[in-house]
Amino acid sequence: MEAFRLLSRGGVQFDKGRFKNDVTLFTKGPTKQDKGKGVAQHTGDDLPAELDFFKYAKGGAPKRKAAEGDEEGGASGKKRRLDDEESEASEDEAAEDADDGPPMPRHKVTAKGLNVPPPAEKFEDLKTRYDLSSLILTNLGEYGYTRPTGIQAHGIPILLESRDLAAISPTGTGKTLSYLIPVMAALGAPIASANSQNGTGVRAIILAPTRELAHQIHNECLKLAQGRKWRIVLFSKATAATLADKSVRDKVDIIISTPLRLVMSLQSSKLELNNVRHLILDEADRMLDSEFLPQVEEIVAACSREGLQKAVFSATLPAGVERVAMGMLNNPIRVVVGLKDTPLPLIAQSLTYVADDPSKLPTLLAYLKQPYNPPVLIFTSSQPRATSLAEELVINGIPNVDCLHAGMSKKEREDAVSRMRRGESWVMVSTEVMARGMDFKGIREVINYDFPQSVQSYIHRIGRTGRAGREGKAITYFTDEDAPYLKAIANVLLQSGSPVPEWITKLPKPSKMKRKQMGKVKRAEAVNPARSIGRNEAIKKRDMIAGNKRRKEKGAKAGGVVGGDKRDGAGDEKGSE
DNA sequence: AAAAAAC
Repeated sequence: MEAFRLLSRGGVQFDKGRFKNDVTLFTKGPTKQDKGKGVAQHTGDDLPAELDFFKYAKGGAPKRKAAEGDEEGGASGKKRRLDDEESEASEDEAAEDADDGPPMPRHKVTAKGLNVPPPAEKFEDLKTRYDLSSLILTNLGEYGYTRPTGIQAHGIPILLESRDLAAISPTGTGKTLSYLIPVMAALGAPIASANSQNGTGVRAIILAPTRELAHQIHNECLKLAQGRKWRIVLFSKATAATLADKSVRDKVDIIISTPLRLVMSLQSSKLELNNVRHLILDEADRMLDSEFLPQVEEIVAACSREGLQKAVFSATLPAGVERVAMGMLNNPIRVVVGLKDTPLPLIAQSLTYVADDPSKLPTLLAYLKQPYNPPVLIFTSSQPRATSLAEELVINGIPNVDCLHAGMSKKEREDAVSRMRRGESWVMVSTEVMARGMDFKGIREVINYDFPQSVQSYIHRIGRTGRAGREGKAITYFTDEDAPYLKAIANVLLQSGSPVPEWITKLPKPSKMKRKQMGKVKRAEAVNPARSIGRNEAIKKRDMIAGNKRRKEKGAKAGGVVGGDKRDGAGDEKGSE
């Protein structure tokens, strides 16, 4: 068993059957009743330890054991041991994930810049060196964060010394806490405490690309803030409205927001940022892409206070974007954990050839009708495709299917996230909205139903699994149309130790392939249905899927492309293969 | 290179 685990991590001896076996061991416990045909069930005793992505649903992370083996017995104790062994091979058992373990080897960390402060190996070091408040330390312990991860050890001292920072660290390695801890420490007392140093108005801004991620960061922030009367605002239409009163917004300490929401408040003069001392960009490469950049620049310009500290964080930072980031930062330190643009080795990645779009659904259905490890997260390339795929899965009898994309209402999105947090979703079909930052620790498998549009997207998508030192599995479907970008993704697999069929590695240069691809037809807006039998009674179930109604409205507005006639239109793509 | 997401 041990030998196998090592081999499989190296990615050489990997084979499907063995992996399945291994994963069964992981879900473990005396597997008895099989609630959901073909689905490897979580057993009762396995649930609390394994699925603490419930932490948000319960309003706080369950307290974790301080040392191996205490107060956990039987099957779950065994599971813990496996986890801990995993962590020896990697430092990615992130504090962000409220997990802890024995001292472990770390990813290589490189820090470049002038006068780089030494890393803090323990949270206690932050107290002795920087007088970090006991409250924050206590809260960290309270939520099971006992030892800094690589990015935390290096990043926190840098930020506490008021330096600008560009931090690159893999998915699930605790980036959120690397900026929350120093920002909260630097703010000291809540602004409402009438400390004259505080000035008036919000003192820290954290920007994230999606509502869901902003929400998650807000939750983390509340954990650290417990016991103090900080005003930490998750910016939304509603909260922005409550801040229309200047006397109210003058007492806010931290705002966590998506860029556009903040820009709108700025433009309607409902917000001043002249007291902001810390500005953090999470998912920095996304925040600095052409779509978000103008908004972010507007926010940066509005932060007029002298000595504004800026920091950017991401798991990926392409050279072009990095130049933009570095141009923004003042005498920055650049910290890279592990290898840039490389996913975690704990994620077993594979590529599956599906010929063309119509072949995808049958392939996925066959996969989901065999035993698999829920919850599984499926990525599609567009909102209509996410909705229609979820719909097709329900029609074909797959249990506990959910859907989440930005075309859904705020409430639908929130409900979908909480079902996910509670473990009620077995199959979550989504778009890029879920690709970055979301920390659902229970996710066992990621399936790229539609090929990712960039290496960055691929890395972030598959990074939703394999968190907290657990194993994860990532399957990527590719069609003939995806060939031009296949090699780039295949290289990512190879770099992180997953096997790739030899013929893929021998593909010609992408540029040649691209030329061949010229004139290809665009991907269908809806996924291709598997078959049209037995639909009528199944159609009733469709309303269970959030976003369905909306999709139709949108479809109608856009010219009915994805409406009820999509099945007749299924032939449209025939010419594209 | 292109969609999604931000409202």
